[in-house]
Amino acid sequence: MEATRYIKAVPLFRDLDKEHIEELAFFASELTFKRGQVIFSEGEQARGFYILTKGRVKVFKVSPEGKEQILHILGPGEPLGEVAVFAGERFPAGAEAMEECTILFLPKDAFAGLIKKEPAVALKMLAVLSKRLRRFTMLIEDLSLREVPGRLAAYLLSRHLQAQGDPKMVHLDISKAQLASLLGTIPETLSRILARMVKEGLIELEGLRGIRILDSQGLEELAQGLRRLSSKDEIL
Amino acid sequence: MEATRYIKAVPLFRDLDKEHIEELAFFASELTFKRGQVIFSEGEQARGFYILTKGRVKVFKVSPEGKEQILHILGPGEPLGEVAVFAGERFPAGAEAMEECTILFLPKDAFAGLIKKEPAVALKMLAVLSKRLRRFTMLIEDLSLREVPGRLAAYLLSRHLQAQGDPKMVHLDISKAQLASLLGTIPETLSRILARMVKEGLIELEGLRGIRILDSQGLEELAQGLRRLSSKDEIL
DNA sequence: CGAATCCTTGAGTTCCCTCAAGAGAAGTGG
DNA sequence: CCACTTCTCTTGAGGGAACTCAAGGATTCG
Repeated sequence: MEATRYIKAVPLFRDLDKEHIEELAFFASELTFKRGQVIFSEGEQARGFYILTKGRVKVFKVSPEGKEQILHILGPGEPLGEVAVFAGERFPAGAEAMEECTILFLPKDAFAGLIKKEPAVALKMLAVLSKRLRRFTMLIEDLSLREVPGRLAAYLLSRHLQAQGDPKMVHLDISKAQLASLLGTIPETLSRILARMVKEGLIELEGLRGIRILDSQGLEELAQGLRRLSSKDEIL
Repeated sequence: MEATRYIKAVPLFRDLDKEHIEELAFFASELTFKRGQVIFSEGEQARGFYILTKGRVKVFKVSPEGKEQILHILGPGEPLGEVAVFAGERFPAGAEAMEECTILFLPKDAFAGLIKKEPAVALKMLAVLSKRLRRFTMLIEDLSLREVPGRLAAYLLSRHLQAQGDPKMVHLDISKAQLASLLGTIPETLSRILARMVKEGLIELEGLRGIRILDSQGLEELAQGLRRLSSKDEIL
């Protein structure tokens, strides 16, 4: 098992000394998941938590009618299911591999012991949880106070900032159906709103995954609720 | 200043030894707020965090149009604004006193120092943040996957469990306008839905703040999306 | 008692969801 | 390479939930 190498690469354990890393590695187990496989389910008893080393994972809630709301999309290096370790014992949401994944599992006790000995790890974990709270705060704001066009505009702009290469181009790294679920809507609605944005000259679609930002000013106004997309088809 | 006495009463610091409590007390300052006063605003730079010792506080987001979404209602003993200490430096939401409040302010550094020395405090803080994440997860689920009647039913049932005295009686400890904001809706909608619940024999209103649960089974079904309130006025 | 706040009710509108069908892209196997 | 399935995305028609605006009761407080 290559666990020590993986553990070293995790930001949470970045500055940990060799001894502790080896201790963690001793208790850790390495798991792999195929696209679509369930990592854990909502309500399941947690015996530890996970650290993603390869691939991407979605954490989500599902309604009785089958509508899905994605809470997070996690990438390599990020911890997963940690909430159940510190409070409540049960996973508050489900997690599923979005593609081929490699994941380390750390039993609860091994990690709890480390935290008591290493305040630096505790502080980093506090930072991780704080960032998640911040993200959730934004998601709640989106769902409660913004309409779908505003959420989409905010999403495009945030992706826009991280963009490499052509600065006006956003490449979606998830399907539109998944993006809809992340924004708290459904694919049909997302599709219609993208079409309206195109009609208003805010963006341009390039292939299935490409979106070119034509008017970031206009998107900004949408995101802040200062502007609306015209709902009626215009009479030309 | 009575800070040591207050600090001892805070669950977060319950088992702390005298020395550390006095150290905290030395750096802490005691503040009071009247109903409606702002404790901090969204986006403001955080120089520390707060612990509520008396009264209640709401943490909330506001949309450009003025709609408010309450994220938390906090009571005595609960920490406030802690997210900004561990990540991001700025408060992700605003906080306002709902009634006369007494609050301790702890500068960031004093607390960071304590956490490094006392793993038990770090663990408790991790538990606090985890519980908040859990609450937010539920709120996101409510906003995205449930309709207002379902949210209200879930709220009533959760209050129902904590109820003392008459087990079928829920006494609202906040105004209906605030409850609406907590559920992610507006007073008019809440009012209408309460009226519909009465008409269907699920509850009974007693005065402004009293709600008698008549059919907790029915509320349960509503909360789980297995039942709907009839939308049309029935023809009698 | 009057002022202010809180709550309710009505009418109208908007957003977005549901259901349904079809177009486009991608992967599989003969 | 093409027919096949399969998945993803788009578009249309219709409806329902919840919001806005507006006004009228109810309750509290000075």
